[in-house]
Amino acid sequence: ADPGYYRWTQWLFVQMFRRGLAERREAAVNWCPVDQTVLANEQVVDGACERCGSPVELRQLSQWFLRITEYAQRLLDDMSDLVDWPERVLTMQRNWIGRSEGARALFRTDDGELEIPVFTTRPDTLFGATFFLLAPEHPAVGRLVAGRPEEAAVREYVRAAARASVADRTAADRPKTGAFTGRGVRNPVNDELIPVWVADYVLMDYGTGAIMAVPGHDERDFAFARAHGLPVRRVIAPEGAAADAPLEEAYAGDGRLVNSGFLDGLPVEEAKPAIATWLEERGLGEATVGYRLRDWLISRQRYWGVPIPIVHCPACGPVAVPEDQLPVLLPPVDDYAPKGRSPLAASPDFVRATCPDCGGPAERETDTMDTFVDSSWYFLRYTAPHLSCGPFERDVVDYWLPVDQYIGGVEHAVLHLLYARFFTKVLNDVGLIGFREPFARLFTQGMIHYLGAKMSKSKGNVVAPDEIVERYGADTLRLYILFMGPAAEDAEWQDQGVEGQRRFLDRLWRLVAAQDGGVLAQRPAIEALRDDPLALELARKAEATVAKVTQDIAERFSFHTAIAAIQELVNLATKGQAEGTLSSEGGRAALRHATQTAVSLLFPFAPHVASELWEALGGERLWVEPWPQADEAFLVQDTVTVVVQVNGKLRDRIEAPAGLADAELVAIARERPRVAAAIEAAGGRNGARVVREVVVPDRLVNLVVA
RNA sequence: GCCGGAGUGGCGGAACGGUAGACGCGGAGGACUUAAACUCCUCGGCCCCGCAGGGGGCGUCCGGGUUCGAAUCCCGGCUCCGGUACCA
Repeated sequence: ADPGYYRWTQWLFVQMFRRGLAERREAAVNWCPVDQTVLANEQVVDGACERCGSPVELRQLSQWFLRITEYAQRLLDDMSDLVDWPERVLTMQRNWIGRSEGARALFRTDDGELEIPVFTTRPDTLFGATFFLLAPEHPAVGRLVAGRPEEAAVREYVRAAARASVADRTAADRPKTGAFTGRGVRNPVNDELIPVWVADYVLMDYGTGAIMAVPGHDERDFAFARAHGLPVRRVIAPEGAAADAPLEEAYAGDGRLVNSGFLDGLPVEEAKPAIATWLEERGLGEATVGYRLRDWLISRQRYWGVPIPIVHCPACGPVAVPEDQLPVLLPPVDDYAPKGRSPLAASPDFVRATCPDCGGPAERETDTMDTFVDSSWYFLRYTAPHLSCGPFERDVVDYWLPVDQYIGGVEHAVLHLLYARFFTKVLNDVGLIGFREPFARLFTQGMIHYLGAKMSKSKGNVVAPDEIVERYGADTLRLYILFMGPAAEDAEWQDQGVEGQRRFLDRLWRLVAAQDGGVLAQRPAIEALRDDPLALELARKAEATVAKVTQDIAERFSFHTAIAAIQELVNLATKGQAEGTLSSEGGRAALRHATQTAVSLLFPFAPHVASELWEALGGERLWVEPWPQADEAFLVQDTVTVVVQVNGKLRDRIEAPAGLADAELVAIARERPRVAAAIEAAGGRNGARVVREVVVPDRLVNLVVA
């Protein structure tokens, strides 16, 4: 609600308005009766309001839309640049955009006065159309039935459909109802006259709001035909079936065209382009693509939002507020509560305006924008948060963006993440930015479940962080949350798991406390540790842990395995300390350095405890210390454990100097009694012998007996 | 229905073609303690052989396949989770 920010949201809206990408139009829109406002399609989940869960209704209203559908294809195409996005999110967006290839075909009314287009993905079945359906909201319905005996019944059917909730309208299993208009349309392909019905399973906002019904090859049309005694005609016959074989259900499978005039004999996949070409040559239709995506309805009848910067002039229509008059500020009002029209309309001073174009009296738009509009570009404003001459500066924004790594919940998949992509493309088209995608990489973290449900305020199963912090400390909580499992996956909260992380911090604390204060130790030289195997092992472990934790954090987002690795290091140090085996000078140095390393690696996960321990070890400000670097010399093992397999089964392990030649390893392996016995057992009495030796240097020998 | 993801101990999970079960939770046994808590030690996939040290077989949802070698790759199926769905 900061005018310094929403000024530029309005400015961007004006840019879209000028390009025809923001428009006000009447449509059947989603209405939440509790929040008393309209909603975008993306904000209706299972027929209910995303915010309050109330069943959503359809209302015929004039509202502001952003024309995201103009970008449907580009939103799909540019997904190829989103290589680091989770497949799940890309799939959700793909489904939401819902591209399908098909054709448009024009049907002319019986009186020759109206042409009504349909969209179909099965133009090959055009000869099978035996009736024609209009959505209840279709603008042609009124004209078709005016003055006819069917008029009253049809109007009543349309009214009933308007009253139904969105959930009811779109339930797949409800009976196929409809009302006959008494009128007919002519099939463009054969001039056949077929009856026109109004049916509520036809949706006004997909395709053209009208369909050709092919009961022989569409399940829904078949059900409608059965319910209303309409004819069913076969136009596709599977391999080996007769052209006139009766249909007991809709056949949606493959086959060849029958009863279809010039298309007869063609396979389905050839008939589709053939009929599209035929229609196009005669001006009766063409191949086209349909999308499920709807335009983004952004007007809201709420107070808290960005005022839409438009003035309605009786003479000029909707006119954008000139850029130098922005921002249009939210007016003070007495009552913020939703009541079906915008609370802004209660302020006469706000509503009264003059037309920026003609200077005549006019009225200000009183709706505010969906909050998702603000969040569609905030990441660009971060590059110039106080800039007063524009939303951002091109060279700066091009330097910083796209965002290298975005993190969020999967619930944004077809909301924020789709809208932000759309905005970015528009701004790129306008020339304000030089890139087409806002977020190069996306990481979606999982949700926490507890007591069998997602942990959420509305479910009442939230574990209050304050209580955990009170009992175990904030670092324990951080550590546990990150340790629960892969960050990208959902995880189950376990109360006792928290205690485990507290125990770990306590153990590390005691490890540090048992050492002298003093000063930070240098990494001991590898030569100084040769005489103390445990000291050398600990020093190696410390360096290996640095390498693993660094990789887990930076490359894998795998925090739980990073923490596990630190725990392994601490466990080994604790063990050495407890056994008193690290009492040599080198041993003490190794222990000291390993402890410091563990503390330093723990810092990102448990910053308070790590900082405190760092001081106890003689350090100062851990947060300005460089991230540890692994010393490669310690990562090279001089002895290795080599696994010996016979026919792929583990039979023995040998400790061997690193870097032995394959032949030497095989020779050592074959001398081992257990290996020899296994070879003999595998060979049995038929004198089989080793026919192949597979060696992975320093790791494995597999002797194949046949 | 369509699309995506996932199935590994009692539980969360590890292992990104090479020792399955790291790390942690829970469990059992032991040490310390007057007792307990804390802490420490030991055990810990299943089955079989052995008094024991130890040894063998089976095992990553099921069935096939590729490979010297498969939790991992391929084919078929089952189950669960998520998205979407009267979208023509």
